[in-house]
Amino acid sequence: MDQKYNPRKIEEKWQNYWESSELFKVEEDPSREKYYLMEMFPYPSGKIHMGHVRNYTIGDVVARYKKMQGYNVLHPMGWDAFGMPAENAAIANKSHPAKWTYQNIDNMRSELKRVGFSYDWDREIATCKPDYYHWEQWLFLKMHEKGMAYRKESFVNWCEPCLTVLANEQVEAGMCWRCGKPVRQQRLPQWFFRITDYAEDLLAYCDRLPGWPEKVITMQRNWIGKSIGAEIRFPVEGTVTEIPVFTTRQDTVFGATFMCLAPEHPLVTELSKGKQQEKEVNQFIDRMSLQDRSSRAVDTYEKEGVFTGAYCTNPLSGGRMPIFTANFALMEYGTGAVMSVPAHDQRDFEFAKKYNLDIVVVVNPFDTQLDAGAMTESFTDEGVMVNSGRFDGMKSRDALDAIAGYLEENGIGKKTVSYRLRDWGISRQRYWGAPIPMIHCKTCGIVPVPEEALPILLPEDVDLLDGGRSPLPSLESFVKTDCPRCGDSQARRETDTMDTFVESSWYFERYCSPGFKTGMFKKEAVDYWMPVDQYIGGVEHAILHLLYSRYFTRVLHDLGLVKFKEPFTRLLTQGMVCKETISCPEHGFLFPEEVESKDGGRICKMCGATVELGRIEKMSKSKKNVVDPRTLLEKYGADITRLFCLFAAPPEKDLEWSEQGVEGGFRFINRVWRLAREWMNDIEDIKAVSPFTDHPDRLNGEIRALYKTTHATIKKVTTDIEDRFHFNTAISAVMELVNACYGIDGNRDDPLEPQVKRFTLEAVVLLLSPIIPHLSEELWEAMGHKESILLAPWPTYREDALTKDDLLIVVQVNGKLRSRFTVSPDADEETIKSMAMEDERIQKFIHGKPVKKVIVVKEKLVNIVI
RNA sequence: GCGAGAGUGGCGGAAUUGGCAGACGCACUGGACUUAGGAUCCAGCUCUGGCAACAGAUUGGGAGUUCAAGUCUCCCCUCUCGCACCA
Repeated sequence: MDQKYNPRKIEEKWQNYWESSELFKVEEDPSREKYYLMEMFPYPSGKIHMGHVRNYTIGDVVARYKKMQGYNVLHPMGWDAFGMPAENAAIANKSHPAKWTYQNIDNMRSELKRVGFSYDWDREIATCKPDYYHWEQWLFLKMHEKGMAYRKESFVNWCEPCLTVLANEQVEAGMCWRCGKPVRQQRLPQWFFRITDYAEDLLAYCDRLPGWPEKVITMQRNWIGKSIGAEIRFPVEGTVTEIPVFTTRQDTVFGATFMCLAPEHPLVTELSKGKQQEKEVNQFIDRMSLQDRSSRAVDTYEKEGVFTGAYCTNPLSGGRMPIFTANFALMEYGTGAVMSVPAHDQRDFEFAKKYNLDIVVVVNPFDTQLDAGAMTESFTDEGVMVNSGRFDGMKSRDALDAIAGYLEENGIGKKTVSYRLRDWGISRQRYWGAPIPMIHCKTCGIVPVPEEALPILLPEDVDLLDGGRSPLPSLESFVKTDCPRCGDSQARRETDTMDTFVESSWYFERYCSPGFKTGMFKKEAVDYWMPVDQYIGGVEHAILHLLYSRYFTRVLHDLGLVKFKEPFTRLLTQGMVCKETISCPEHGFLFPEEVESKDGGRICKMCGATVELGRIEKMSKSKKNVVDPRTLLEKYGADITRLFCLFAAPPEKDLEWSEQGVEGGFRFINRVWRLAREWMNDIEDIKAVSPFTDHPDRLNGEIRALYKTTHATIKKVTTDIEDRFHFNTAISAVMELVNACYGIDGNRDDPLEPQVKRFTLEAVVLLLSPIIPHLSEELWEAMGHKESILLAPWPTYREDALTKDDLLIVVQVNGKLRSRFTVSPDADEETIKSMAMEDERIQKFIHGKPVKKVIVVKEKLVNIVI
């Protein structure tokens, strides 16, 4: 063993060993229990960042731990390789997205290997490869057959800078999730997946995912957004047209005094046609379509609308309702039409006030009566029905059902459930994605590509166009094809590509049999490995990726391809990696190397101004607070990098970067190294003996205590990893054990001492091995073991070694700690009680006062109440 | 506005079921070893008072339940995240 801990040498040695020994290679083995552990695969952006290191370190600890526990562990890695950055980078560098992507993959793979992760690299997949997207196209055809994939023209989210359409889930507060620019509504023909068919099932199973964080479940529930209400039809005056409306407040129908249609609603132009309002209405529609969604979504945004010139009739009250088009009515929710009840809806109230529309109270609070003219805000609580004909006097809550029933009986409406979730728009007008396997034929319409013709290869010999517009529509060799149905040679291929979230919705199944040539996956492999037992990744995918994956799994289930509905049994969302930001009033955010110390303060090197220490924020290039994992690996090595990521915070919390924290990890690892060296090189006899594993009663003195502490530590570390993934407390428990080892004076006359020391040292190394695997392998080997530590079983503890030799009893008087003493574990309550009462310090507090009550908690404390 | 989560020393964080608040680590202070120390070892380290023994206070604030509350209940404050005109 070297005098000094040399991470570079050790880490290279063991990484080579792991690679050549194929220790992480796994196959299905029905005789063994499987454990499928997966982390979210990265987009191959070029190099790994601290977020990846943290995510994958957490996963690696669990994978190694489970492997040592005897599970058959599947731990794969791959690349989410399609997507816009590759295209943009290729345009900028006059290169090709494929070249850029594969180079990045090569680089990131070697960086991941440098951290020592236990992946089965034979299962690596890249979603941009034809053998991957081939099966995605195949599934698309199956979904198309079932009506699950369809094309329709509709208003979609268009991002101008990205020159493509976005799914609803990819629009954040009206902005593009990728470039942050406003998204516009545009009418385009698009391909959709009918995820709304599964809205109810996806929602129902939210209650059956106990291994998921509550936060993620809640976000999914809200996203699906189920509302129970009624659809009511309002006849348009002087026509046969009826306007269907969705409402959750059918109890207030009698108070509906006007109607609001979304500007995109087809009836708006129809109703205003030829009327004097026509011009104004059309201007309004134009203005709204240009208005981006971000400003439409702002809270303070004023409600506005235009009268269409048409009226409809309230089917219950018989009242005449002017029809407006209003900016707050959303085409994509419900039916795109709102029955406005100003007295009982704040939005409608504001609109009515602005345009001087009728306000009719139909629900009074239980204790007072409302005066419509005097109201300053709407009344939205429950109350008593008024002005509602036969429903007067009823509680509004009961009227919900009564009115819904009445509507149904009279053919005016029906009970309905509405979801916020909309179908998943998957068309993208970009090049670097999987082609949609469809053909447009003049005579036959839209025709699917025959299965045998798959995969439809994304042509690689293309010149990318400035601005990012896809080269596919103008690439005749790609577009021009024969219609599979009528043979017409003028048929044209679909040139839209699929959203990259399609690839990530089934990659976990592909990992089970990555090279499978005749289908998406080998059935037996998926039956054995799936579902994923533990999935780990960032919370930013709480809706997008995780909801799509749940949906896809249901589609596969209903196609009879898999036996389960939920892909991920347990989910861990790890926190972000953060670091302090530094900014200069003149130059904005600064890198740490752009700052120098002067007179106790810190100044900007460029202008000399005093810098401001900003908030602690998620590491990002723009905030200049990133730490490159490569410099860490270079300076400290993989084990210390891993140790820091795990020790500084529990995995679900944000991790704050601290250089000193890394130094602390470095010190600890050196302490372990020195302990092993001292015990093995200086006390040669521990090498020669086998570990002591017998009953602690054979031991005495400090060795007995150390032995017991070791067993307690094994238990603590095991439960911390197993139950809670609290690696930080697991590590601190081992630190305590190591500190205890340093406290051993040594007694060369005790023949059992070397054996106990060996047991403890082995336990330290075994317990740390999932966390700092390189060092552990090295020490394990130094202790004379011939096989990898990964093949050693996880240490177990003896129950009989967990008992304490003596118990500390604390004594309280009136709940305040006043004294403490130790007692043997077999002392009974009476003994403990009298010992407490006779305690000198306690006597001082009781001081002759009458004792009202004495509480004795076994093995813990005595509380004397006076 | 709605929903979720969080608030504990100078800092990151422990305290799994109501039972010694502050484990472990960082930073800091003193000492040892040393040519040197940004290595290592030993000791101290919540706050207030006190040389000390000791006493008092203390888990965002306020009430309550209990022999006993960081932990349970209610009210309030602050922060973070998610959704946001959803009819």
